[in-house]
Amino acid sequence: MPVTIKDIAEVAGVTHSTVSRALNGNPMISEATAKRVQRVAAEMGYVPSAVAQNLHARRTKSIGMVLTTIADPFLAKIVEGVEQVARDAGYSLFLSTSYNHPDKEINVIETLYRRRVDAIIIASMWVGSTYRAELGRIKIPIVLINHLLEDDGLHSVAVDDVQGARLAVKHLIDLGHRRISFVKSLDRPSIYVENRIEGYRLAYLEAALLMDPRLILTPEGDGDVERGKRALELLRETKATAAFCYNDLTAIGLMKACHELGVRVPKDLSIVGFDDLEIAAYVSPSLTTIHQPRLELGQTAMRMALAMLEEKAVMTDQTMRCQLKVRQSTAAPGEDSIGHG
Amino acid sequence: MPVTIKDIAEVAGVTHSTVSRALNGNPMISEATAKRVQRVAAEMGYVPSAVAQNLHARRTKSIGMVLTTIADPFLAKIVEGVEQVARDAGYSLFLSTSYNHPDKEINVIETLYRRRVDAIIIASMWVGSTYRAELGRIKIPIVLINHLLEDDGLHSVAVDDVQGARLAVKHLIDLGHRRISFVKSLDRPSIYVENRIEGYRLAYLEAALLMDPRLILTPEGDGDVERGKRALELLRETKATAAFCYNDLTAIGLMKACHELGVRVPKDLSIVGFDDLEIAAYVSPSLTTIHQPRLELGQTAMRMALAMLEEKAVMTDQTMRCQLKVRQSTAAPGEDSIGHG
DNA sequence: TTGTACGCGTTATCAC
DNA sequence: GTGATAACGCGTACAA
Repeated sequence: MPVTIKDIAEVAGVTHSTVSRALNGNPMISEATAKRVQRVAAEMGYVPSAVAQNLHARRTKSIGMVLTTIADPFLAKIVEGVEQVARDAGYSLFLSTSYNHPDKEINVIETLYRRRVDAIIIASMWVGSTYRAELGRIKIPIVLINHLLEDDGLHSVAVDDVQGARLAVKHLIDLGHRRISFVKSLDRPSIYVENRIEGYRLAYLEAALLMDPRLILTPEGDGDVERGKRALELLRETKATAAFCYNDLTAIGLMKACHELGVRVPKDLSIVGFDDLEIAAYVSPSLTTIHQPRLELGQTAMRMALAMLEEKAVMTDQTMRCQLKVRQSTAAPGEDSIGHG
Repeated sequence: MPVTIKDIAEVAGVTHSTVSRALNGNPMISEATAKRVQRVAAEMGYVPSAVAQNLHARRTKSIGMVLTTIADPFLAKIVEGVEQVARDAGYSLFLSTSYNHPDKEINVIETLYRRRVDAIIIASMWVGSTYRAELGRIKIPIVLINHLLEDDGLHSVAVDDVQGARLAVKHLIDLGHRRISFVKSLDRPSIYVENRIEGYRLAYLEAALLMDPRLILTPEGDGDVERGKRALELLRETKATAAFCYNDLTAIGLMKACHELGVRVPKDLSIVGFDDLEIAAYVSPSLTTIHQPRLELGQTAMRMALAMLEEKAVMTDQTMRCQLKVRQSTAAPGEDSIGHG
């Protein structure tokens, strides 16, 4: 059993309220008893119970975070951002995973609420679509990250997918590519994919180029990397000289298939990813990609939650811009692109 | 303010104790009032306060986990393992990061204890060395993951680094390599590095080969990948035909340098990593490496914590075996290895 | 300056 | 069956 202020009171020969005061630096107390109580407390190895304090204060100084899985490098960086500003503000982080299962997700959220976290940050893609009504019961601040559903009164911070995709495709067009394939990767709400296709479309439009719907590829397979690999055979039929992949993992899968089948990157095929995971810089050739400010995404979400907790001006939904990272996987189309082979 | 059982009691026209009974399926209550109370509770959107329940029960059904950073793919998988069995047992996870800072780390642990988590799992490398004494004050189960200090009465689950390293070097020797370099990467307690060198030594010993200390390289640089890159210049002078790297990130850095400088892997140089991160399978060529059962590491640690909580037989420290994953980055030494150039 | 008493939201042990 | 009442550990208004 942990030591309580009552235990200390007994030893120090005072009441528990005196102990409480001494330990909380209350000025209305004699220097002598304060010192004595503090010494006794230290000797007994007293550590206050946040549970009791929380009950009294009606807040827990903790934030609940729900994500699909922790082992996703994309989410990990977001969590890091949340954790940083949470810690600085004196909050701890309760982590829960939903494994992309809507039932589990609402379940997880309820558990967090039951634990009386002060706010909830959700970085799980399917939220809202299935159980928006249930969220109404939760009477604490909720912030959604990269949650692209229609406005539903929930606060959110997201990245501008359309702008990011446009940047990627513009880069390829500027390099001289005219047949640029978009490699989808499903397993996620279609709105995400659609936004990037929209960016793709806009870039084509700006360049006054005609978009060929046959360039939109949808490889089948298990997981982003696998689908990226499968994309290569589809690509061969399109005469594309460049591929813009849904995300870095898809791009890396595609690069791997290229390596195995002797397709040279970027000489035969330029490849662009999306996300800018750490790995993107490490593969060979390093991957040109769209940088998502993941750390900032997490930080901003947490700051938003803090603002709501402090009843500050209700920030409107934030959307952050992406950035193009040019590396080695893109170049001007060569004479011997697979599109010409 | 969340709805309390008192609020429900008022509406239902009973006392709060009756509400408690109705909601907890206590049989000593009339069918009628039970139903009525439950209906009222549901209508009012009641969610019990775990804080109050915890105070009464003197346990929180939560586990504290401390790690250096969440954005480390190695740790992420461990966290996933912990989270899985924690959730199945009805526990939530409190996550804290220490950024490898001893002061912060003891601080973080105290915070967790203050929150009265039922047990603490530590996957941070420097623990214990600096503040073992302080840990004595914490009177709850503590499990250390991959913490390789001398026995200090703390429970731990770790991977057998010596065996893993031996496996890696044996593989290279079996392929015909005779000059195998070990690429260190510092930034971590030397015991980790030493264990792998010990495995390296054992493999040489078994093969009745003489070990050349000049083959042990210590590249300088910031981060594993960077050090791996820097290792190539050092390697050139050693006439090594293969490199066993401290971990996958170091190996990937080395591979990247090879790619940039035209050293062919595995034709000119065989490379083996350690960890088996997801990326290892995705780089080109895919990386031969030592698999650490990271998910199981986390699961086992959590099971150990559960066992201690249930006062079951105090499991002794567990050490888990590594496994060799042969991929494309290793092959028999070629005539044109850089060691012969 | 210190002690007494009460509340935070639940569960549990008494009576009635 | 149901209602008081105490207890969990802490903070605090009020009384002394």
